[in-house]
Amino acid sequence: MTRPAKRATSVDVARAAGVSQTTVSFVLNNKPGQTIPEETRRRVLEAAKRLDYRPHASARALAAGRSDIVLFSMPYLPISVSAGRFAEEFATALAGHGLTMVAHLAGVHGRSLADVCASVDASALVGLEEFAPDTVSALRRVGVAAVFSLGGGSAVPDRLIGRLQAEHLISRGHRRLGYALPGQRAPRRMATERLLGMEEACTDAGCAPPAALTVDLLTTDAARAVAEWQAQSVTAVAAYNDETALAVLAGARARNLTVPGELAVIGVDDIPTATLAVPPLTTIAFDLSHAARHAAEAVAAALRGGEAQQPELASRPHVVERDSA
Amino acid sequence: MTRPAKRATSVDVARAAGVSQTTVSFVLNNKPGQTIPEETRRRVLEAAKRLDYRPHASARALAAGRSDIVLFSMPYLPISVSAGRFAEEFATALAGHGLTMVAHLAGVHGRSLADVCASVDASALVGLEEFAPDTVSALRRVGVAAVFSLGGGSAVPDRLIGRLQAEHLISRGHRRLGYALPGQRAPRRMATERLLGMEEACTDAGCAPPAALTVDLLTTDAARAVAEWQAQSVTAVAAYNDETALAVLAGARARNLTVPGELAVIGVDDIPTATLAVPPLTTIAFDLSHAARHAAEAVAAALRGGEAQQPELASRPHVVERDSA
DNA sequence: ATGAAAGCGCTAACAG
DNA sequence: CTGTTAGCGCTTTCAT
Repeated sequence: MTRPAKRATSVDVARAAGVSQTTVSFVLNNKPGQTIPEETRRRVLEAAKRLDYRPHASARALAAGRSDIVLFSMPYLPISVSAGRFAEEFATALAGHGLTMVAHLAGVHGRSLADVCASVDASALVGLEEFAPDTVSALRRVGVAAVFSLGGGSAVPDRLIGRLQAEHLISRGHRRLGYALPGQRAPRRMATERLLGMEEACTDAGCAPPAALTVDLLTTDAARAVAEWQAQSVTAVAAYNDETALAVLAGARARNLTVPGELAVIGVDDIPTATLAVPPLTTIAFDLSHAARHAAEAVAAALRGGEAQQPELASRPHVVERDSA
Repeated sequence: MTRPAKRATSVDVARAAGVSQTTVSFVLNNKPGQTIPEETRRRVLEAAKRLDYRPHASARALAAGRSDIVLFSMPYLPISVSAGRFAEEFATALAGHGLTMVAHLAGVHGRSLADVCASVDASALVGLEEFAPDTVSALRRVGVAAVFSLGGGSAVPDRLIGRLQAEHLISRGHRRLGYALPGQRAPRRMATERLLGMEEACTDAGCAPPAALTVDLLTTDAARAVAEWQAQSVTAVAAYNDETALAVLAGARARNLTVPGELAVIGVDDIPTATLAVPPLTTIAFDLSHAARHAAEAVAAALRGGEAQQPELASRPHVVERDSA
């Protein structure tokens, strides 16, 4: 089943094109500061294509001193629809920068993040949560040049999102708000950031701070939370994301509350199923793929030694009004 | 932020231990057929630890001719709870064999599977679906030594699972069965395999073949499917997995059918939320982590050149009776 | 504008 | 039992 079949090397290409290996390297990598005549470049490219040449990643990484691999630290599964989409879009955006994203799953035992980075010779690590200081130093020791934790608001304007949710609810006349935090396993950082934005908005409007409760993606758990909110006379709740909001909706129905009459609900993400809920879910939409491109840009910049690019304003998140709030 | 900090190399270890680089390589890789005195081995190990030595993956791969990286081709997100757990357990099991699993997400554009494999210098690729023939040859060309598609029944006894579902339903007196296939984006192979098992059981019992319908994870879509089943006088349905079964449950409720009275439902996987459904979901349980270890073992064997090990009988899947069927 | 040559860090014959 | 010696395939000065 295993037919080695000798891969073509850059020497082969050089020979086929009648140039030196150096030249091949120059044209294939588009080395700046080199003056390669069009004719030569064409010959090399043509030979490479003809031989179906693929540079050997390990050899390249060894010689260059760093790979083009970015390891994405995936949160515990299952993840939200938009976290998944973010990862996909992020990988796509990185590919545009010549970088290859590959994921490591939290929930894998017997291999630390540093182990994995070392094994794949990653030059960057990106995660949704903050990494522990000693994890970071371990990473540096294995040669990871850049470590990014998104979710502090660097990729998505979390603070603003929370604020928008609160403002929408308050504009609808609600004064006593609730906040639905995601279940235990979910990334906490973005959630607390959004909650913070909500708290700010409440303060600004002179409302009491929101009653934050963790709600798992189970009708039973959501019903419990809804009951607690009722006890605190909460009339509207903002959820960390649409999945959680959907759970709240289900919890409200289980407790026979009308939505938005007795309890208004607003989510975040505008996932496809939000429109299909009963009632359709009011939510906050924002350009996820833009956030992903933004993050990819930052990683690429860090890797090429340059500093982060300018903020490049994200399309502002906005409320998508439907019937739940 | 980027502090290179010169990593220790095997030469450093050799020097520190007062031996040659070769010896270091031998003891660190536990090279068979070598007789290293305990004392020397100890010195090397100690020096390595003291210097916090980590072999450079790229260098190792370049010299050895192959890496210890296994790329897992993740299905389109979101995936089922158990597909996720499988991936995690699989990675864990591979780690036990000294292999590092890393995932590539379907849904990433601008990078083919072969591209990614080449970029990370993977020596094996594992997926849940069959790979297209030309994909496989492209993979071979970039040096991937082993390509595995689980989901044909090689990791999980899908056929048997379908059969068990049908037999359970039939034993409950049902003669007209329905089958709920997963939504479009889900891996199809395992589903068709399970459906096949179910068909066999129906034939054996002299029942009509099951009415298979695709149902998305939406109450509305499930309600539609339930209506179709009703029209065909189906009294019991087996679902591809618990998530789908849960959707069917919701669909039945939406159509005001009692479960299991008017419609019996059985899932597969025994995910945590199965017990929390109303009524609690009857399902098929099996040892997922065993399946993962089994698959890991096969990959490790293929990579070390040996052939697959003996079947190593999996713990038989079995019905977990609850109230939905 | 192009090539020669020196490694990157590690493995693996092959000697001794 | 251990060290010497070649590379693995590519990048990158430094000459030419």
